[in-house]
Amino acid sequence: MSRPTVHDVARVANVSLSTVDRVLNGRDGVRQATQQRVRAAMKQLGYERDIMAANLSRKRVYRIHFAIPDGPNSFMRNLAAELDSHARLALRDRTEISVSLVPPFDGRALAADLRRAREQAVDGVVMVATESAEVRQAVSDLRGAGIQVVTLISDLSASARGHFVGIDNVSAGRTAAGLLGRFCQGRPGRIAIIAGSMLVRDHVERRLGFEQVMHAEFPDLQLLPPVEGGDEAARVDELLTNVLQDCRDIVGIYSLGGGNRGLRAALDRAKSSPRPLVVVHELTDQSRAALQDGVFDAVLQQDIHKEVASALIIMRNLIEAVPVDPRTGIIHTEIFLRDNLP
Amino acid sequence: MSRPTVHDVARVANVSLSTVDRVLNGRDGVRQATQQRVRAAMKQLGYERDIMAANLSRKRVYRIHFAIPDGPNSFMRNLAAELDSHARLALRDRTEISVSLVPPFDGRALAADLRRAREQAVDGVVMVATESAEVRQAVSDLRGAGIQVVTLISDLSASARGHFVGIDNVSAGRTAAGLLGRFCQGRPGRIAIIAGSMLVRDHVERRLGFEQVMHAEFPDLQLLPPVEGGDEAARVDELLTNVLQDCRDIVGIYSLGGGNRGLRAALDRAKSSPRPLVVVHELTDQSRAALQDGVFDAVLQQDIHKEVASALIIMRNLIEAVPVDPRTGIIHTEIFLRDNLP
DNA sequence: ATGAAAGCGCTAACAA
DNA sequence: TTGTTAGCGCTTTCAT
Repeated sequence: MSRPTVHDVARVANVSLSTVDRVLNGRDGVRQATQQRVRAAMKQLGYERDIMAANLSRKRVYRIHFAIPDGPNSFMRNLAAELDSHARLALRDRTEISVSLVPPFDGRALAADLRRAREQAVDGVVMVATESAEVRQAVSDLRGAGIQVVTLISDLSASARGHFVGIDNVSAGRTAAGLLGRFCQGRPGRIAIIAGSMLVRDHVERRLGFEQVMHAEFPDLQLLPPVEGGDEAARVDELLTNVLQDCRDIVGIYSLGGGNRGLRAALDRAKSSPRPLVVVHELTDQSRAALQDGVFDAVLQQDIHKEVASALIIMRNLIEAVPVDPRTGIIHTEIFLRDNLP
Repeated sequence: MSRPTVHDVARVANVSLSTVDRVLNGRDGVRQATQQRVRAAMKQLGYERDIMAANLSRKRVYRIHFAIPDGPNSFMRNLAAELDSHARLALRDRTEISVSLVPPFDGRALAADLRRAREQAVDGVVMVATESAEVRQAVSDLRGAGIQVVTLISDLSASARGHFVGIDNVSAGRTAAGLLGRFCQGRPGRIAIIAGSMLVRDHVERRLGFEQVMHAEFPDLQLLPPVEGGDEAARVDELLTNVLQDCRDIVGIYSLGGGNRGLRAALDRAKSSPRPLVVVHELTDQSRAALQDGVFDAVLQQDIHKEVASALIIMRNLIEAVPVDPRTGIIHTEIFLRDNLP
């Protein structure tokens, strides 16, 4: 009739509740023979543990730590704000969220924070990864301590992380190229690429995907080597201004990192004609305005709200040892034109 | 220290557990004065009821009914499959899902199914809406019986539905126009529009958005009146073949409903040169192949998995009377080019 | 109008 | 190695 309980299992297996519990939770002190009987009973009845009841009884609280980059980057600021708002709601689900802001592009700083999280004995850590040996070591230590690890937005290569939540950055780069190439149609010339840092995997992957498609499908367009603006507006402005002065035949720009305020400033100052077609990442007040003004042509975006929500769901499943639906972590890259701004 | 419980409230208010419970659940049989005291205690302690514990004790099961269109349309078939897979997992969360397939574009049939759901006294109904007076009446009856209603994919206008889960279809139409217009760049000519039926709101809205942007931004392109193919491949093939014969200057096609197998067949047969640019909805085996073969140029998509997941989350919140985050229901329209196929 | 006590499914301290 | 018992926070008879 209704779902079988531990009582049913105990009765069928002819043992007490505690014995069922011991088997259920893999605690020792149960004879092999008895274990068999209990397991058989569970299978026979199709028993599935009621996690809510279990959590109630053990007064369990999930403690999840987020390590995200600090700095003026408005994308990361939004992320921090998002976490704050989730923190309140999550309490209802017995989930306690802590957040620490670590210096960006700094593997040592991130590793140090992960070490701290391990000492606090949290249940899981979610982080925006920076590639570095220290970080990989710290992650491996976390896993060793039975702490779940999820990477968010920027992944860690070949690491022992449990899951990644974010967009497919190679695909995002390819999308940018597909759009930019089609928008530039026919017009030959050069394409400038602006990155934040090649130390973070998301930027590396976007560049890779972009170049793949550009080379294969739009051979008339010649790619300049990427410049690294550290996601900072001032630096991006300076670098791009130089580029625009050096090359008068730039027909397209792909900005795959932050600092787009600087990008726009440089464009406004240069007043090229015809203006270059521009594809950037992350919808902010700046990029939205630029889209409306016809200075940017497309903005690729990842929905931070969904990313945080997915990360939390995955974390819970990981901690509860429930199988994780791989689709949960996949966030589609959203594309905004001036026509479909929300 | 840890979250206050009913016991704490009872102690502070100087009443018994049952009295606290009565106030908490709005049951009568409590003097005004006592109610005040209890409420004051709750406020003072910052009490928030533990829903999991509550559900455990009342052995509550959420019963949610889905009413979705039947038919050969592969998009709706995917939806049905998605629901099946969710049905198993949802059991873990004390949620029981029932599904019924109703004839498409048929308001009476849908209304009849809704009536049946009401008699079954389910907790909530999720439906892909068809516009009709009967349906609006049935929805209003459901709400009257305290049953939550969520529309999925296609909304109901000015109805008493609790929430809508799906993409912004006006915006999707605008996106299609933005892309098609830019892809056609310069080339003047006519644009064909293929719809399923103007009885469903999503199609109406897509058309609206498409025409808005086309008129405003691409006045060189002239729009043909939409043809209605009922989301059936054979019908779409036939209609489009006629259109292509009548007008030799078709530069673009927007298919905003189903039956894209027929669209492709007609295009393959017509062999126009240069081939028209094509934007369609829903990524299926057919449309994916057409994208790869360079017959379609962009596919707009809604992620059914996420839509079902969101609908379930919203339903639970609605039933538990927890405030619903409006962002939960908003599903972004995904855009696929040949370059970013998953 | 109010309260005492048993129980939801699971866990944990303590006996045996 | 196994079992008994008392909760977790909330709801629900059944008394008073």
